[in-house]
This record gives sequence, C-alpha cells and structure tokens, in this order.
Amino acid sequence: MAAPLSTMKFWKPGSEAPGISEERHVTTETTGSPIIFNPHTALSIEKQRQKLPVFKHRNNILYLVESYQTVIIVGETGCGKTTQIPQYLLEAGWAAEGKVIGVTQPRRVAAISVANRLAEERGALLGHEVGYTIRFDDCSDPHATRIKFLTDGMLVREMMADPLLKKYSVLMLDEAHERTLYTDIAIGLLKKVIQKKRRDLRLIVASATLDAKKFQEFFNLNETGDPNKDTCGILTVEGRTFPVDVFYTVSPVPDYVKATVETVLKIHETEDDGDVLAFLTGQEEVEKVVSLLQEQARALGRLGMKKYLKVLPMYAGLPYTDQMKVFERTPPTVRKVVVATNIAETSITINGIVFVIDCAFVKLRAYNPCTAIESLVVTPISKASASQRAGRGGRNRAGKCFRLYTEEDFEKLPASTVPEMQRTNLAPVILQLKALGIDNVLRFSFLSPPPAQSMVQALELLYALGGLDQYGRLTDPMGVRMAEFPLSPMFAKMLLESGNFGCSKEIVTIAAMMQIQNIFMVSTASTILITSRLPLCLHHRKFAVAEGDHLTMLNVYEAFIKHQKSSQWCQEHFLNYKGLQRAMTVREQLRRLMNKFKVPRTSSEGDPDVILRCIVSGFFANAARMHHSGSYRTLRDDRELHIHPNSVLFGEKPTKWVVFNEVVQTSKYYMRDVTAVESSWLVELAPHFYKQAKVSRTMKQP
DNA sequence: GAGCACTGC
Repeated sequence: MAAPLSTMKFWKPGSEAPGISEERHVTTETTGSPIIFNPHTALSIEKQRQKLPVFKHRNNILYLVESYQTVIIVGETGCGKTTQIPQYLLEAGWAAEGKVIGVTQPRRVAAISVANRLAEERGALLGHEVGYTIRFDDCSDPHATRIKFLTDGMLVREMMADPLLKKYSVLMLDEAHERTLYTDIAIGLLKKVIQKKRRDLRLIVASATLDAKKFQEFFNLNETGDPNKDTCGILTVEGRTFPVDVFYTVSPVPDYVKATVETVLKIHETEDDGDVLAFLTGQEEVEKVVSLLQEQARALGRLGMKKYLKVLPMYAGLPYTDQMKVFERTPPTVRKVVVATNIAETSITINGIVFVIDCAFVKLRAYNPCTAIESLVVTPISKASASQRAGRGGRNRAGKCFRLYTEEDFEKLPASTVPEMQRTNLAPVILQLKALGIDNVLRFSFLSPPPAQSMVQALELLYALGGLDQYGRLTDPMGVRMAEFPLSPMFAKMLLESGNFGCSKEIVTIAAMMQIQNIFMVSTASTILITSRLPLCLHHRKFAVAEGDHLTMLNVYEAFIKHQKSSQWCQEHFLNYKGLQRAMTVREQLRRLMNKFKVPRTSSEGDPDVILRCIVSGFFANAARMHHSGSYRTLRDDRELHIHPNSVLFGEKPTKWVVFNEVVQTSKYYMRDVTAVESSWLVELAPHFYKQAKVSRTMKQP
C-alpha cells in the first residue's frame, strides 16, 4: 500500500523492563464533593490497598524509617508508593501531636491529582486530613492536614519562613530521579537540616534504580566505616506494569521525521489494535509529521482501509482545547496516533497507548556560563529517558516500542540526563540560597555541583543588581526583598525600583504578562480557516507599539481589562484567555508583595519613557546596540544577536539600542521580549555595570 | 531577516 514501508526494518534483541516513573495523569476530573463510604466499599478499598506491590513492604518501610534518618525507596511504576507510604506513616503515628507528613512533587498537576486520589481513598474531604499546597492554590488546613502534597518549589519557599520545617515529621521527595532544579535545591538544604538541626526529621527519597546509589551515598552521614552506623537505608519495590517489547532499526535512519511517518504506517498496517505515541523534539517536527500522516490517512481511506487513523499533535504551546483532544477516547474502528514533544514523557499520561515510537532526541536547555546565554539544543536522550518513553506503551497492556536507532547507538547514550542544576542560569538559585542563610554558596552540598563559572556569573549579576554586596552578602533590604519575589532577579529589581520611577502600576502588569507564554495564540490551521482570512500576525499587530514588546504586553492587558476580561473578546483577537487569566493572578500576587515592601502605587499617566527607564534599571545587563552590519551586538562582549521573529520589533525599522529579557539560541542567537531604549539611560542607570570587570575581581566570598 | 523542549516559585 504505502511504498516506503519496506525501508523501515526493525529487530527485537530481547524484552526490556519498561518505565520507571510513578503514575501520573492529566485529567479534567475533579472530586470537589466528599465521597461517603459505607462499610462495604470501605472494605473493598482496603482490599485494593493490600493488592498494591508496596503493601508487602509495609512493615519493612516502617522499620527502615524508624531505624534510618533517610530512606531511599526505589519504587517502580505502579507500585503505589506515592499514595500508600504516607498512609502507612500516618497509621504508625508519624502525624501525631500536630505533625505533618509532607510529600513533594515536581509538578503542580501531580500534587493536585495525587492529593485528590488519596483523599478519595480515605473517604475524606480534600483540604482537611489530606491536602495540597501549590503556588496560588493552598488547599490545606494548618490544623487538620496530616498528609500534605506540595510542589518541591513550594517546599523551598516554605523553608524561607521556617528553615527547620518544624511542622513536618517526615518528608518524602517523590520523583527525585527527575532531578528538577527545585528537587536538587531541596535535597541540598534538607541534608543540612537533618544533619545539623533536626535529627528527628525523617526523609524518604523516592527514586529510580539508576540514581539510588548516588542518593544513598549523598545522604549517608556515617563516616565511621561501620555499616551498622549507616544513617541511610535503601529498599526496592517492584512495579506493576506490562512488558514492553523493544525493537531497534537494523541500520541508522537518516531522517527520523520521515522514519516516524513510515513507522506509524507500518504499525497501522501490520499490528493489532492499540494507539500510537511518537516522540519528536519540537512543534515544527510534530506539525510536519501530523500533516504528512493526515495526508496518508486520507489516501488509506480512499483505498478502503477498514481502520481509520486519527492523528493528533501534542505540545505545550498548543491551545488548551486542542491539547484535551488527545485524552478523548476513540471508537474501536479508529486508531489514535499522538505525535508529541517530550511533554508526553513525564508531564502527561495518555491512556490506551500500546505502541511507542522514539526518535532518540530531545530539545534541552543548555547554559553557557561564559556568555551567560541560554540555548535550546537538540540533544540525544539518555538511556533512562529511552526507558521512560518505552514504558509509556505498557500501562494498560503489553506494548511495543520502536526505536528509530540501532541497538549499538542505544548503548552509546549516556545513562542519565544532565541535571537541570548544571545547565541553567544560577542567579535565581544563588539568590534563594543566600536568602535561606547559605552564606558560602560555593561550599553548599549540591548533589551535582554546577560549573564554578556559572556561579561566578550569577554572583556578578546579583552584585550588579544590588542584591549582593561586594562581599557576596545578601543586601538588606534590596537583596532580601528580591529573593521573596517568585521571579528572576532582574524582574524583581525592576519591580522594586518601579515606585521610584513613578510607574509601579504599569510595571507590575508588564512583569506579570512576561511570565505567560503564548499570549498571542499560535496559528493552528483549523482556527485560521474558520474564523478569519487575515494572517494571525495582523490581528496581533493591532496591539503593537513602536517601543517594543513590553509596552505591547501592557496594551494587551489593559485592553483585556477594558473589555471586561471577556473570553469572547480574546477569541476574536486570537489572545490566550487562560493565559490572560493567569496573568491576572500573577499580577495580584506581585501586587501583594509590592504592598508588603511599601513600593508606592504610581502611574506613568501615559508617559512611556519612565516605564522604559524602569525596565532598564532591571535589565541593563541585557543590552544590545545596532551594528553597522545590520544585526545587533551585545554591549558586554560584542556577540551577534537578532530580534526574535515573535517580537513586535521584528521586521520593523531597527532602533539603535535595545534591552531584552532573554536570548534563545536556535539557528541564531535571538533576543526575546525586546524594547527600544536610549543609550544615555544605560549609562545613567547602570554606570557600575559596564565597568564591572574591575569591580568583580575584587568581589570576595566571606 | 524567519521561528519556543518542559517545569516551578
């Protein structure tokens, strides 16, 4: 039927154990009302709990938590650790005397959904005995809540108010193998806490097999060499998933986009029922595969193929309603094919996936500590990632994973992904650590220490912003206040200065809007055809102003408020309604912090210059000037930069001087969120910075 | 002149 099928040759070297991650769902279901159980259902719930693999280890887990200060639990997918272990601890009395059992999750949805599930299992009203705390949403009761789920970022925030975490008796760090930035910060902080000040606090680190040893060595405080004095125990709980057969290509594929299309068609032609999930690196690849497959699907329909293909894209930038389509059930005559970015590796779980196609690549953030520039780079995945992707096919029944690379190439992949801590701009991390009383950040016990050069960059920037003094100490009040903002230090500085510039009202809106991605809707083919003949960019140009993206965002927000925050109005102007609602929430939180620090409420009353000057006071380090070659150059190190095509300044008559929020490197270095400024403002507002080379050499660590 | 992986406070 489809000619190129024959080119895809796979073989199966033997079966491989599937995924490693705990169960996670994105669903729209919410259980707002309490469920009252009768004794009969209560019994069956109890029986279900006993059937989970983790139940066999109940007494052993409790014994380990009694005996060791830290316990590493290697819990495979579906073992039930996230919901059961907190209950075992509760039943054993760990939440007595008002103490709380805390469980962290890297993502907000996971914290909410798992809290929901547990409350339901216990027949309790969410927010009482079982609760959760995430930014903007505290569904817990300071007196009644015994088991609390929270994001790991939230735990770090809580430590700013209560460094010893006095209310907790046990903390369980779930999904620690993901090594997100905040998990790693929490791990470093908690080691110090349990070692120095809270010998009674128990720590459970839930991780995948691969990292268990590393965690154990990190948390073992025993230096005597006598294993009887170890302070860290370890336990493995087998999972409950179905086997996934892994197939490799016989020879390397030259083009994984094409190979993905061919493999989907091969599966459709030769395999039994079951939906397909294909991993690619970005929006562009996803859309290309989707359109190629849709074309093929129509051709197959004309040839009278009984079974239909329903092809759906999935990536974070996709409008919410389109995202929800991948969770819809399909009739038996239809095979669903989800073409996704890495969002489907951990963040979302789609039921019914049997076949997985893995291209071996992912787009990852990288940070260059010498230039202070972050970039997005297509990188080969790790073995752990490959295993996680394969496991997406074994959740409901036995699955198959087609890897678009040879077994030989698989063996060359790194064991695990470089932790985020080692590939990010550290300025926000350092500021937080300083605020938490870590004076010598260079000697902080990082599970994986970041490059020293990244630390130096971060210290220099924080010094230039006035958050640290020349000895690297947090300044009071500026540094202390900056650390309280849930934003990068540059934004915090801009906000704190805005009262003095006379434009705090406008700046708080701008800062909030800049936290939202995709305020302007992405162009999905369907929306354009139905609703308008104009290209999307023309709709968005209505809000654009010559000064640049910051004031354009202010315009959008003010227009949204003027039109009574109407979703209808957003739709007409292709604006992201959910995003704008979120901007309102963020704005409110920032406003509260501004009030707390007594930043005067002032308005520029239509004068753009004061706003622009205020932006410069925070973002002076990100300045560029027009070079005679026609492109921009950074002021600091004369590096070539370009205006990002999504900027309102793209395609406009260039201005001589600009500041920007960030640089993203793809095919070129692109400045995102760009605003035109006067060079005299830079000199006036940051005279110290452009002579900084001398100053930074004198900076010392106490 | 041409393009944003994914989280989180």
